[in-house]
Amino acid sequence: MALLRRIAHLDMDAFYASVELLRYPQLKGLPVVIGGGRRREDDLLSRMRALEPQREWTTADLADIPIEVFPRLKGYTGRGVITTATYAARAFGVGSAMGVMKAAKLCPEAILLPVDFDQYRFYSRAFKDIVADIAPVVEDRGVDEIYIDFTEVPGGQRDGGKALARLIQKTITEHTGLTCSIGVAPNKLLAKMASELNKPNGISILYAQDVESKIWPLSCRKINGIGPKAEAKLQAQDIHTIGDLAAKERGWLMQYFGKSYGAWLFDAAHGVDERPVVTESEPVSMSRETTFDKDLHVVNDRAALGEIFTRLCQQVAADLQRKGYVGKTIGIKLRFDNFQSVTRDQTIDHYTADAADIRKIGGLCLKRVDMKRRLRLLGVRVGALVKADSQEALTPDAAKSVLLLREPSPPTEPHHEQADLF
DNA sequence: TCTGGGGTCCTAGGACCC
DNA sequence: TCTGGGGTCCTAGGACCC
Repeated sequence: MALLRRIAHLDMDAFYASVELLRYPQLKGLPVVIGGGRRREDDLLSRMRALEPQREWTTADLADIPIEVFPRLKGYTGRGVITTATYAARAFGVGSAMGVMKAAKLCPEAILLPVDFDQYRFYSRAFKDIVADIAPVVEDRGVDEIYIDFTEVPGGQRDGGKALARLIQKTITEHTGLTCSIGVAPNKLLAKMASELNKPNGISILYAQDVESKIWPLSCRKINGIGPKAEAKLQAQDIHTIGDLAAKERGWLMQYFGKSYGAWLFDAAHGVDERPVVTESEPVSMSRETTFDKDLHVVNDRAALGEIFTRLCQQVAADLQRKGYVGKTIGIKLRFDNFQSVTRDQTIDHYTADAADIRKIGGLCLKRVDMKRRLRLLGVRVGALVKADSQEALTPDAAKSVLLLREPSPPTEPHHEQADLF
């Protein structure tokens, strides 16, 4: 019997918040918000040591920290955004990507926890290992999401994949205390949508013939790949649901949205997606960026900017070296106080992971930007990566080095205050 | 009270090569 | 005098995702 292609999408439920609740079970049911960035002064254990010096407070005691000790949104200052909010917090209208200051107005009593990526990475690895033990063909989609190819896994065909999904879901919860939602469908596109249909701790099984009844009523925005811009453009054409989109002709979509995106929209609306589950991939670029506590002036804050720039270069270099990559396209990113972003990059004739190299070329890139406003963000990026021990990394490409003789075009606008400072 | 950080992929124009 | 076509690489910006 021919195997039916069965692809699963697994999505951890409220991942960051759930991990925090494992550490701080006393916060269960309370409005909790995670985000805001730097907040080391609120280290809970040191506060407990100050409050109860007679007890030796360690990470084993986190669950004993009284709720009153946790910091609240009220009183927060800074420009961070919220990464996750518990359902209790969402009831106040607080949501992810919202500025923390805005959230503080909506729900001042909500507890604010700083993000703890080490913890999230630990649990991420844990659940991915569990899945890989059961079904080996897994595609990483970030810290809390994966695709799994069920097609050839023993039992992966039973009930359209329901039995295997149950097993995976149950095993993850047994071993980590975390819950997840799984959708199983003929392809990644539909699996991703299916996993959203029955949250939290749910399983949804979708067959090709369910597209009309279960997918077409959904908003176009539910398609992974249709964002706010595409949605607005669709709505301008009175296309709201995926069914509306599916009713359009392929040719019309290609005319209106471009050949490639239009054709993709058509396929997506009809539930067509042939992308394989990709188990291995190489990074294309690595970057570090930071938003300043307050906007910085290119001249007045020259020293501070220079230090931040150097640190970012060192961080990227360390990231590259730790992971064993080198790159030859070095770039910078700036965001001005009006939120406008610019990037500049330059490709050099050799691969590098050296902080001084990166800083030197990054500095040249910065000089090409017309600094007419205060800055809110500075970033450094290294692209065109290859493995540090690969053949290309060792051999400069003579054929291409001729291109490097071309000078990058100068800024088109008149100079105000040039960043000769870096 | 505006809007984090780390990524990928696509487009489009120009340079350059054959 | 006018003016090819295909292909690759580089660069800048933007959409989108987690």
